[in-house]
Amino acid sequence: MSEPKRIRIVAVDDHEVVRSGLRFSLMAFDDLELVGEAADGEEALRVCSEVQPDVVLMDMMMPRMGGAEATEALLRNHPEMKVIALTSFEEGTRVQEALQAGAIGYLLKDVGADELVRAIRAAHAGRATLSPEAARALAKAAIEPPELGQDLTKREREVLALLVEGKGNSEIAEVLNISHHTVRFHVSTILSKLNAANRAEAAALAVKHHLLD
Amino acid sequence: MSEPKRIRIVAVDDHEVVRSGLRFSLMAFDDLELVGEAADGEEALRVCSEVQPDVVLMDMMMPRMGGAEATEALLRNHPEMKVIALTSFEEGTRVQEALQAGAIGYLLKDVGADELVRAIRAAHAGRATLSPEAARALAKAAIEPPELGQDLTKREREVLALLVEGKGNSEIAEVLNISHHTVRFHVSTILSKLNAANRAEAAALAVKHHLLD
DNA sequence: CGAGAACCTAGACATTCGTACAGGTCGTAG
DNA sequence: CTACGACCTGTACGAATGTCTAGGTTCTCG
Repeated sequence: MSEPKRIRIVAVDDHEVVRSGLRFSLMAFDDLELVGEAADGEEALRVCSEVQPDVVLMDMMMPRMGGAEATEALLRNHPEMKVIALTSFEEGTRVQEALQAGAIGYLLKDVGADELVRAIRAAHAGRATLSPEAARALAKAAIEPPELGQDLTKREREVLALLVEGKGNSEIAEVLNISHHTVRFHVSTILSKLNAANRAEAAALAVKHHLLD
Repeated sequence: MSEPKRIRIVAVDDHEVVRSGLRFSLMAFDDLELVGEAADGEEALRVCSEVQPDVVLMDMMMPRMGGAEATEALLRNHPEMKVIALTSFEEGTRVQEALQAGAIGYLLKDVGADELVRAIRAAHAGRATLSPEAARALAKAAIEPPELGQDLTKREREVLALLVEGKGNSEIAEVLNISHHTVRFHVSTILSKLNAANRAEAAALAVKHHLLD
């Protein structure tokens, strides 16, 4: 054993090509050691439990279990691990999701190896790293929008989802096992919360702003 | 000079991490040589003109100039080059776009190095390679495709656009300077063409399928 | 020229929507 | 405990919606 403290890293990404890139990029640095890889969130949990890394590089867009969910689950069991979100796009919502899940860093995949390594060392030391794009997106998200539709209740979302599918009030009532009067009440509330003139606009807004899933 | 004919490759991707992955993955094969990299479509055109590669690995989702557009432009000037589309997701439309642009292969980024190399050699020999997912998506697209909403007339699209904004029939009538009876007629036609139960679903479908600009 | 497509208009009808008002239960945070 | 928010039910009423039928114009293409 040469150095007493190499930073142990796990790379999580569903794309083999990306994992290769990380693998070889990190190889050039003596103080870093890639000790595991995973292709989705579930696998990440298994691998991390086993190899106990210091830092986890986590892709956000993955099948099965998404990056945010995986990060949250991982940190619940291993609060000492540092997660850096690595992603392709700089949507404001994604950034917030990741940080809220407990990621200490957020980088775009177009970072160079050196910058990535800096972020890894920083994370290991407990310092956060945000890519400029992510920081900008975060700032923008913090300023402008009460983010349309964030104040919808769970029930209202259910109603909205059915509404988007073209269901009428009575159909919605049937599916949810409630009175059609109640449905109308919910729809009315939804319209005012979304500032929509009618259900057509509400449906359009729901899709446009990804209010469902 | 060892072998007379190494396959000359250019990698195009906006993510540095991915390019590293490709760079190191290809390094292990004697008959392959990575002779250039580019981070977007425009750069790809420049680089390829300069280094004259045999095969181009082209990401489809890039800023400035998308992969499909770049592929088309590239092949117009260099019809002898073989382009393999490399992408993150298997949307049917993307696959069609890529192939229509002239790509000879379509792979997901989760392919392993060996599979990638097989595809490169195949492309160089003029043989196509489709990932199973891509092939499936293509087949599905070929079967289903009346491509929802393609048969809408110009007027119907105008009506639909206003409908999405939450306008009522009379409002739409006013904007378009036609009778509200006519609007209702158009809406009725739209609903049947989109197979929607009501204007709410029609609005949702319009947004979901990008039926408007 | 004739056929067809796209577009427009209109009346009648049942249905659905959206709102306003007036209450009720339930669980939880103060 | 009390207040509050989310959720539920109901009545009543005017307005909007969707379908039907039955025409009309304008333009293009064979």
